[in-house]
Amino acid sequence: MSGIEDVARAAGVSKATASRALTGHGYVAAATRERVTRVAHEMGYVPSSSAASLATGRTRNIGVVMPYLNRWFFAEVLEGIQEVLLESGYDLTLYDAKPGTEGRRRVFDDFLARKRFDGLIAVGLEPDDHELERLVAIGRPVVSVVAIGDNAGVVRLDDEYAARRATTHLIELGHTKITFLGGVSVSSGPHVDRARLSGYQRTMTEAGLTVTHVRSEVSLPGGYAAAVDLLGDPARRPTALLATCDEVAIGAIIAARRLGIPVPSALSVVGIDNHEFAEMFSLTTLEQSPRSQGMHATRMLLGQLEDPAQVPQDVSIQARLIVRNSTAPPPGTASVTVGVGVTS
Amino acid sequence: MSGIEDVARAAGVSKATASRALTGHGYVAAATRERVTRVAHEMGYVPSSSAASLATGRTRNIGVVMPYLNRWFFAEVLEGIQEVLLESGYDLTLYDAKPGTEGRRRVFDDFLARKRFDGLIAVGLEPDDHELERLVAIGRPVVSVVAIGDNAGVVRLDDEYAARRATTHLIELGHTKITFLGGVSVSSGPHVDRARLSGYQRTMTEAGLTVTHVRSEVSLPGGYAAAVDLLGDPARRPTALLATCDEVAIGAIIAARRLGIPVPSALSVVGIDNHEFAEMFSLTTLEQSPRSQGMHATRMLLGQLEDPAQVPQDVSIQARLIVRNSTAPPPGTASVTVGVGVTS
DNA sequence: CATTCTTGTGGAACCGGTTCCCCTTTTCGC
DNA sequence: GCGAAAAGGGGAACCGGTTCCACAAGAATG
Repeated sequence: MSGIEDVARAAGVSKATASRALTGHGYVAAATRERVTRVAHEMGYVPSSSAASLATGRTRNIGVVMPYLNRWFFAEVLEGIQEVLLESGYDLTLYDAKPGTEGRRRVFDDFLARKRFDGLIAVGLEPDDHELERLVAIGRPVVSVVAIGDNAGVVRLDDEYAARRATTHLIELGHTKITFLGGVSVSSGPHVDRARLSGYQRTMTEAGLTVTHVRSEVSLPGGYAAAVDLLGDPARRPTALLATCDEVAIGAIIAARRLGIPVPSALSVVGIDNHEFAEMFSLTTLEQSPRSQGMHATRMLLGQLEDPAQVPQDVSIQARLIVRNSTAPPPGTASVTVGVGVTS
Repeated sequence: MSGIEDVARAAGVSKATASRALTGHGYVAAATRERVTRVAHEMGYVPSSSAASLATGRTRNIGVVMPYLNRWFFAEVLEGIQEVLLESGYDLTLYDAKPGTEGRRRVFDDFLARKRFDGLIAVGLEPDDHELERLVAIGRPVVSVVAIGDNAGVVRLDDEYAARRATTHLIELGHTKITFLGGVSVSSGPHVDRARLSGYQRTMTEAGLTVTHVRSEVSLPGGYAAAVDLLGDPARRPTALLATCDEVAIGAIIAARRLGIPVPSALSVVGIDNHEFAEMFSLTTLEQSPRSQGMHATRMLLGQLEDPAQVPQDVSIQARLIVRNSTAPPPGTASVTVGVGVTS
């Protein structure tokens, strides 16, 4: 493998000049620069990134920490991040930090401490105090998608707003028996689900309606199981479901179909996400576009690396309501004309 | 940040000894080693990976190239890879190479050429000649999950076998009108789908049955759309479907339900994958366990890095048939006792 | 025309580790 | 008890870039 010294010799200049010509820093005569770059190209010269990192202290690499890789939301965010980094010439090092695993501990205690990146993107991490401390101790800029505490710029969906908007949509259609299908209590569990539940509760209370909340694992099969349970009992059955995310909502739709409950005429279902399967199930939902959240966070981080003075700003995204065919007025209502399509 | 020199001074030894004590290479007195490691720990010393890489030529990092991050198969493989790397203390740098994009070109021409890894894992890459050439030019060990050409160890599902096994299962149940639902022709498209189609075709021909093949986009909505089309026409409707993967199969099941065609009594459906949703849809399928494929490939690569003499061996996995409740004898057949559960 | 500023280039130090080579002290075999 | 081998440790070279500094030549300034 040829190094910069070989290139310099072949181009008849010193190592220093060759470096300046290739990096673009400092004074180099135009002719010299041209010659050096041509020779470097001919020799197939590729600079050693370890050497460059050692000398400059910059790695041109971004770390990404996330608890799941195989969930739709996370995979989408990751693709968004990757897309921006690819454009910018940055590498992406991935750290998988599944909650409660030994691997997660090692990620925080060993892997991240190595600082093989210029900045870090944390996605839906929900770190505990110790983890947060480690994150800060790294001393590199951190941006997060979905809340993380402080010390970081945050890009996230306004979950409370999304849930309020979804609930309002159902109330406007005339529903009064609306059940929230989700994973947690308001006081524990992932922040996302708590905020959504809370948005639902507040809107219901404001409208003078009764809050009902059914636990469900946050996944498609989880939504299915919980819905079979709930809908199987006609006494408990609501006329509308608000699911904490689209996967749960779709699980519920599948359950309803199996039980012979027509959607939306007998049961309305709303999700939050606009998952790739949402269209196929005609699911009314709030779009959260994780891909652009990932892109946004990445741009924010890169901006901060360019200019460290740049103060990280929190970005909160207001989801757009996408009305499809899983919501309708409750059964027994005089038919109301409802605009179908996208509204804000 | 304290460097190894600071540690050495604090421990009262030379840089060289400190390095030997910490890396475990060369002779160091037990007492000295203990003292150095203790001091290093107290100082919170973390070696600079760029410096170590520069000196040793090893990065302790593995590159992973894949065309999709958000598909079940790929995400699972990635998790498997990540798990093994985490245990082994290796970092993972991810390169997204979506077919036909400018980004993919840059990955092959620029990013990979930087060699920021000791070895590479290619997942379902289907590289063209130019790309394959670049891969070889890197001069680092490459292992692939799903075929890649040559110059590499390969871990993959025996796709032809899986399709044969699935077809045989349907034939044994008494089906004769079995349609293959998949993406491609035998001569073009991803190798995986071609092999599966070919396994189906051969088995059908050997049994003296007629081959019918319906195109479908390889995704859940794709399978749904193709199945609606096929099943909507009673004249064309088969008694069994073999889908190229579980997502397509599930799409077909959903379509059948919508059309009021009971599964499995009027229509049997078999998939290949054992997708996380398979159980929920009671889908009979062939398990391909992408997670362990990823783990396997990673172990193979790490083994090769430990001992370069170790010849990469191709591993072909024979899928296990998991019989659930989406397959049954065709309608109008005298009921046959069929073992439900897992068989090999 | 003398002085200062800008441009262009080379030499050498430096980033922070690892490892080769050499020297000293122990240990071991006979 | 002596020579050889093993164990332990220090100095310095080295990995391959980047950048500081010194210096020279040409351009701009007064």
